[in-house]
Amino acid sequence: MFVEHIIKILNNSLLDLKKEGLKIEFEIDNSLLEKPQKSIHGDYACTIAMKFAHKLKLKPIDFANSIVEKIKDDHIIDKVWVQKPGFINFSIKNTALVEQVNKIIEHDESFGDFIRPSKEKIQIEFVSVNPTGPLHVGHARGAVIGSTLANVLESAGYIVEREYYINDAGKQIKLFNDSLFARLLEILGKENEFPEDGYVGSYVVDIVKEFLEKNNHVVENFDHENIYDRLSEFGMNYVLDSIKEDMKELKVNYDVWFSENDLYKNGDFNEAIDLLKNNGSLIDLDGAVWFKSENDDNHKVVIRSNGDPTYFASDIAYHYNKFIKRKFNKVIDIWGADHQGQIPFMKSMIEKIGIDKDNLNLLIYQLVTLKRDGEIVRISKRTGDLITFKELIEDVGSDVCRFFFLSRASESQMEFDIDLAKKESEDNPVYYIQYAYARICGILRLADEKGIDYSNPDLNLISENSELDMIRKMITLPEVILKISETLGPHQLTYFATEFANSFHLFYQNCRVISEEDLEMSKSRLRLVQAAKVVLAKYLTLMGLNKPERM
RNA sequence: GCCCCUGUAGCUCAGUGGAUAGAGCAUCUGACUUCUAAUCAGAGGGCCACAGGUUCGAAUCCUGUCAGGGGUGCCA
Repeated sequence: MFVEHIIKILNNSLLDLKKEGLKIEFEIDNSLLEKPQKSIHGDYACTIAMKFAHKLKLKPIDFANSIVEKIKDDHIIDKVWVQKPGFINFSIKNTALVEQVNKIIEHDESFGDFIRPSKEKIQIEFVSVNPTGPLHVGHARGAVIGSTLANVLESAGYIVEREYYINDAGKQIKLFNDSLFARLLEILGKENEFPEDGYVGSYVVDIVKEFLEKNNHVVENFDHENIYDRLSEFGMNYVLDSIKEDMKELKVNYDVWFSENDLYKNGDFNEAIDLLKNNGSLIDLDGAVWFKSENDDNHKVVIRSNGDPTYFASDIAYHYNKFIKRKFNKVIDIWGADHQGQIPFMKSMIEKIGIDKDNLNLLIYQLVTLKRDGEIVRISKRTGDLITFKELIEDVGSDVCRFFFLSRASESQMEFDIDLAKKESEDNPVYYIQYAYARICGILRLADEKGIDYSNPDLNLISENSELDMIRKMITLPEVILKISETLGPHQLTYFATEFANSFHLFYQNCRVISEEDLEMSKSRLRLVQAAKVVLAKYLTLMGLNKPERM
């Protein structure tokens, strides 16, 4: 890649200056090389002169000039020049750019992928909603961020495992089961008491009705305990199936569905608690067991005075399992902002089980507020007032939905206006990108019909600005993947993909690809279009979007 | 009270120390006898919430203020 090449050239230059007596104790790396916003500033720019000139008691511009003087002619660099405060600007030779077209096509689907010898294992856990009801639109955000980030990390060379944590233990699920049972008794005309704060959504009744349909005989041999357990199991599976179905619709795949209950069955819970007990991280207070805070009295309950473990207790066992048992090098948990208060406890707990806290990344996304008929809708699963995931996907489609959630940074709060989303789904920017893809397919289809062989054309015929600019955009894909894998900000994909689509549409406007008059040029441009298809396909795949061949 | 996130064009949002702050939508002007006009070109539109500070250089980092959202120990 050009970046590495330029860094090498610059470091060689520094080495020469060092030999001449300059006291240089630094090297140039990625962070000192940037892409200028304006093309008049070249393809790459180095800022080292401005950052380090003062250490050598030189003016930035003089230091920059002395670096540039040492740079020799090169097969990739077209021009090097120094500008204003001390930027060192580089432009790439057209011949070098054009060569990239073949490389992209050779890599095909793997273009942009990195190979990491370290084989780091990353687990990414997202959504993980209580299986007590259908997913709503807010959950779609976490699903889209998580699944896309997983795709990018995989491309960046990590071994990635996508996981859904099923909270099938604890208070909420008990409450849900109680709600189910109360509804069952109600339907059967038996005496019942609906639990306080129970789940009143109509889907609860639907589940019970379906349970009754499939288990006609329960009425005859009514055995309280037995029926309660069977109904609970039925309810859980019912909800889980609907979650799985929703995820499939939104193109979200999981490798593992992990049950919270297993942590208690397989001994992880006891092991983790023992570990913390033994190293003095837990204290007894008021009959409960607490995770000790080191700085203040802000301790956190792990085991309630009635003996029940809290959700945090499960989280301790769960992360013990992730790091110690399953040996993930890094773990990314994607949480809604309503859980953000847990971060300090999680970080501190990770250290206590003997893991570097930087290996746990808690990615928080701000909550989605819903708007319908111009009014903010409060979403609550318990009261049943919700707009479901399913409803949303049926209305606007998975592509629009994914793109919408993906195009905002996770730390920005968003207002989801249902009416607006439905109305504007037709001129959603996602179609801009897909349309470019469809156009590419159209061109290649025509070339095939005409029987044109463009497998080995003269790429040096490519010389128009819109052609070369498109290549420049193509080769940024690996940089984009690397950047996102570092910043964990998958929203960047939408912007770079749009920018690339724009460069294609511009090219399309300016350059006729298939023309009877100039067959050689046609072949070169077809090859270019083929490379564009590879890049666009990669963007669409990473984002989990469809690749329509016609629109 | 304390902690976290946010405040950038009329609207929705990018821009995690670089050059004249960008995109989509909306508004206005121009381009279809075409490999798909779901496109392209151009115009207008900004005290980057406010006030200080850090440095060659700040929308970006630090401090304070204001505004919106979230959290705040036996819920998850």
